[in-house]
Amino acid sequence: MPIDFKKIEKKWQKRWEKSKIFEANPKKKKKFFMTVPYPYASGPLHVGHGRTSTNGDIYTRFMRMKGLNVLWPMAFHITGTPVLGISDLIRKQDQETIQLFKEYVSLHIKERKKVEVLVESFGNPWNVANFFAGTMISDFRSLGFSIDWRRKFTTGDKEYASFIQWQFRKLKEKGYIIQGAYPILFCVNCNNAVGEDDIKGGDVIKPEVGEYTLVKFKLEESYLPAATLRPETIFGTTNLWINPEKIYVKAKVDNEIWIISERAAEKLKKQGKKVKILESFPGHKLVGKYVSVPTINREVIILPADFVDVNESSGIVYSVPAHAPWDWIGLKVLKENSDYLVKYRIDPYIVKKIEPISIIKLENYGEFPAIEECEKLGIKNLEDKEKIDLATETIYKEEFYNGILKENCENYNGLKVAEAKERIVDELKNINAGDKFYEVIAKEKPVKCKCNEDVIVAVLQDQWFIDYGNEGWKEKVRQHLKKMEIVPEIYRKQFEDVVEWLHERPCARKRGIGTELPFEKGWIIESLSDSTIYMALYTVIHIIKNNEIKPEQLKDEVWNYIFLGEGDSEKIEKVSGIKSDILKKMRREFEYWYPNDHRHTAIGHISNHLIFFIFNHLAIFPSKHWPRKITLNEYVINEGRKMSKSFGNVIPSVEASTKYGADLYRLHASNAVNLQTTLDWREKDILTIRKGLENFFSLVSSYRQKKKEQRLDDISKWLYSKFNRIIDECTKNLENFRIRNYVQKSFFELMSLVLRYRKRENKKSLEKYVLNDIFKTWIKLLAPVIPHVCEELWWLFGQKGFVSLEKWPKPNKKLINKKVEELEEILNNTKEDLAHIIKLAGKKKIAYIYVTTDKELDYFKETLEHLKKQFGFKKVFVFKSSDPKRYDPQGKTSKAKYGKPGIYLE
RNA sequence: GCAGGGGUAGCCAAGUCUGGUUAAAGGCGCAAGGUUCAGAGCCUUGUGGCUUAGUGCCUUCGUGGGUUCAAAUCCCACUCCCUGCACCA
Repeated sequence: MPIDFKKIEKKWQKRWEKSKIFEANPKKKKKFFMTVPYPYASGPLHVGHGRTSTNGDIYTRFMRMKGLNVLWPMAFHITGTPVLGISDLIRKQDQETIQLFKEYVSLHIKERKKVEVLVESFGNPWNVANFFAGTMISDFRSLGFSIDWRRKFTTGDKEYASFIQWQFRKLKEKGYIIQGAYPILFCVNCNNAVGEDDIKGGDVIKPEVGEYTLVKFKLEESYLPAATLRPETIFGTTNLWINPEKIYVKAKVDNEIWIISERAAEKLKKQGKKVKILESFPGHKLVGKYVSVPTINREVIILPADFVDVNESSGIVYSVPAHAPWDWIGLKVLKENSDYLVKYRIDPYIVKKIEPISIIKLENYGEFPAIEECEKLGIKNLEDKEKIDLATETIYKEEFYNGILKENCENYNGLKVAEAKERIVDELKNINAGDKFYEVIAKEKPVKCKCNEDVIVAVLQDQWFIDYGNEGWKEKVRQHLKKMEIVPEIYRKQFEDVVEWLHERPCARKRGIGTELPFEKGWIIESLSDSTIYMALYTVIHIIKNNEIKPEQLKDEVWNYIFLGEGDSEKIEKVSGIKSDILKKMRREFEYWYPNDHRHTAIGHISNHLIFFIFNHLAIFPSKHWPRKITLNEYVINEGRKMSKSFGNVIPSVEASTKYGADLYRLHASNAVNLQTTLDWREKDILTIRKGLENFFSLVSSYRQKKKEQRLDDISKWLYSKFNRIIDECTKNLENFRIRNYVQKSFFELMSLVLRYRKRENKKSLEKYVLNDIFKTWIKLLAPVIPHVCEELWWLFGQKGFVSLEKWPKPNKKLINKKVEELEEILNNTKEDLAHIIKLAGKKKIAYIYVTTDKELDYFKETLEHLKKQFGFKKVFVFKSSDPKRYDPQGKTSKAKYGKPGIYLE
């Protein structure tokens, strides 16, 4: 008869909830404050969240049983932009999204009509967020997590906004909030920043912001700025390229006159330049004129080129045929095309005279790497675009890493390209011949916004940042990180590296849902910046809500008092209207629970959330309230494939708990692999474990009757010894957050030991007594990982109360008996040998076993019957090798060759 | 490109820090035997090669070198895979 685990689970989940055993309040006891980051509520909880939370829950339950006062709260993250994207798609009737969300909603709502109404309401992003924030609670509950739900909130709550604004004012006070220029992808039509979700095919082409150097070539009183990624090549400039048939403008840019393409003028405006267009004209008006190359003051001619794209950068290109394949092919083609030149009134002789200028020495290449590479690839003309791009990429890489600048590069002679580059940019800037230009970089161009406008790069002049580059702050983090526990240790290096490369992070945006920036209207605090110290809020949020404190009462003085102990509660009562004793109560509760002792999450959070979590705690709180420990686990993938919405293979956790049951899920999620290994979710594996769980349940429940105490025989002593050893090992494994090792020992290893014992023990009454006794402790040992099954068994064993609240078993070291374990090992080896010999030599009737010590002799004598039965011997004799009578115990078996320790068969 | 992690028998996965007890845990798969009307399930055994009355030898832990009496484990180089690189939670 199959065991109805689901029924058992529901039953205990209800009882836990009803008896409020996981609701934690300050007590005289030692506290333990565990957190797992709140999930983002844009869909149902999935098995990946489940894995992380299961690990957290196992540890939390362990600590609770160890006698600590444990708090594990949970909340929901709803601020940010992803829900906006979902709402947009639903409003636009995107069928795929609607279908997906109908499926998600159906996980909790069965009526079709209701589902449809709900999904339609998702046109409003708040509805998406609030719906999933609600259902996630039941998702969590159905996996049996021991969470204190009184303290739940969402990041969209008014109280939360007040708290976050307080945090940001604090950061600003300390000088950690700065404002400055910041380049972003931008759509002129939407007049807004565009993220991956706003760009056509954004998830595939992954556009980035590229920073080019503008090299300004002087032409009379004006400048022609050419954009380049390779400013070091200016020494090899032979000419400029201008598209003769496209429109260029003369414009006042800040205080200078620039000549650029029409499109470039627009972009520069968005990139923070003051641009006033003075006149426009076709490019051929410039052709034939001479400009001066900065730093070397060489005069070079402006030549016409149809391949110049005026939508790209400034629309002006300087030509370095020795090192740039496009320039070389352009020049080559032009030399062969006098008609074209004549059309633009250029003397073909002048162009014929232009020769590439080699400026970079490159091993394995001759004087002109670009020419060589073009010849190697068989590039004939400008139509071979792909090949020219490929050649460009090759040469760029080779020269950047291996190229050395030649003597015609003035002060840069002998320098590596990689080194020279920055110095040249500096020099150009110093002599007012250099500037910056941002351009979109992507595999496919142009990059289009979903509104069909080309995406450009704009520079926000007044972007707000959190200044994680602040050296003093960083140093504090470095020092504290050394004191923090990171488990598994292999991830520590990554934390350290992130601290180093982290710099200013934009912390507010102009759209999305969330908390408004307190210092400037129209900015919403971004969702990774609004979730760094919120664990503090857990300690008091239930008091705020229960006492019906209004969000507007939560003034800075209140937060300062609760979290920093500043001010006087009586005075703050007057300012806020919150009763002094409630303020005191909140302060006490915060002081009791803080710091956050342990935070567990998935590794993806290291480079952002977790590091921000550390930074912000160090900025806001005194050192006694800084985080202590972070543990991590890898992700979950589904049958070898990454889980993602676009593959449609995300497994909601409710699906897992409904299909397999919570305990089975927990057992598998914690046992399948180590923390630092990706868990491949394969149905086959789970079904295998199911059998084990069922066996465990029926085995243990069949020994529920308590029996009278009896004297132990050796094999029982052996089981007690092994059992206590395992308790000890499990405790150590859990203390060190080696969850998998704990599960393997406590569940699988013990299971096989118990089965072995049952085969070996002949006295049924003793077996019943021993197993009843051991199982009662075993249930406690397994309660953290499979709590529902254990509660049920605990109850079946006639025990009162919840096993979840029992004391964690202590190993009885006196019962750990090495001798008896060794003897059992010898016996076991003997059995293996016997089996092997019998297999090779055929069945025999009599076995002679010679042992060395009295202890062994006794032990084997006890097991004679067992051996006889197992191998079908008529007789089994055990002798001590040194016993003079060994040859002839019954007057028949004396043989000279026998007697050495070992086994002999007849 | 930069940074971090990893490559272990048919598959998944321990072991690597602290070198020898490791032909290398455990699981899956496969094979044989048992239980069974049959299947499922469960139990036992086997699962690199050769060999043997419980043994011994050879080859093996991405590839190639090195250190050592001894290397899956330490060092170097190469190679392949995964993750992160910021406005995306």
